[in-house]
Amino acid sequence: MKSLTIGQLAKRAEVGVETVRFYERKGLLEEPDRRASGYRQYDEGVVQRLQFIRRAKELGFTLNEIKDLLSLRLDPSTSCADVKQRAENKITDIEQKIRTLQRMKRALVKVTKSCSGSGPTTECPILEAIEANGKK
Amino acid sequence: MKSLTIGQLAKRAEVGVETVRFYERKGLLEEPDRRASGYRQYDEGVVQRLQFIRRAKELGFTLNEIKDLLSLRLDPSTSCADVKQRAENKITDIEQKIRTLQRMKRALVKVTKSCSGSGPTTECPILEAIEANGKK
DNA sequence: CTTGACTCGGTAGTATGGTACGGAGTGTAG
DNA sequence: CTACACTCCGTACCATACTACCGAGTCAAG
Repeated sequence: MKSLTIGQLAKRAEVGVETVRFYERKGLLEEPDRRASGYRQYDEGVVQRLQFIRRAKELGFTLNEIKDLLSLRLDPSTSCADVKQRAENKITDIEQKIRTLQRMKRALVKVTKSCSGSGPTTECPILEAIEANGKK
Repeated sequence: MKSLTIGQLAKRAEVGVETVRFYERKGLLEEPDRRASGYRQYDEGVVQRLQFIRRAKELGFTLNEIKDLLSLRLDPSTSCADVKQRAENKITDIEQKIRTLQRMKRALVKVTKSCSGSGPTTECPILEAIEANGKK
């Protein structure tokens, strides 16, 4: 047994059938062979490819970036350095996002500490801080 | 001069005209009075409201959450504690996001360090790590 | 041979936060 | 009075990653 239906593939890779077809439309999976009936038939390797996609997503890559990674993998004119560069860029992206979130958190903690938690919203120091804040 | 057109409002609040109408549709701005011609007319207070929205966005609140904050502000039956609770929940959300990003970053740094940056993609340790990784 | 599960393709909807477009009417400066 | 900028409304579109739905065809077990 070497050939999987889309449902079997989806189950093995722990994704939805619709997701497989979606990835195909997006170019992350190449168009598979078809039976006479038009049913897609996949070989086992596609399970690995779907797992690659899932792990790359866990690392923070978008589907478009993953598409690039997948084509880099096949293109003999690109080197490992290209892949490394993409990974480093992604680290930079992530660091930027972390910094933004930390800034938000600090600001929120600051406004929250000003609030005793009692009294009406008309005198809420948090809301007042949001209104008055940011005069840079 | 107490009444602003949508364009004047947008300029003062440093947002686009379309954004003002979008916020109105979303319920973040109440429907303003109209001239006989149908033109919206705003008073100065709406500039503050738009700035409130902008600052709350900077703190990480979504438009729906901001809509809630804005209505809390007017509802005398809610207390400052409700607002504080929302701010604390948002801090928790943000901390969670930061942790997720830090996990991604650690994993990326790890795979990146395994790569010397030379050689073809067919032997790239980063790609191999993504393929093989995550066998939990 | 029937029945039920699976698959087909295309389209539409979800959430998020807007931006763009187009034809018609309006407001105002020169 | 004529330009030209501004505004109206509705709808469609951008990116992101899916999910749902449809009628029709197919596959496999019993």
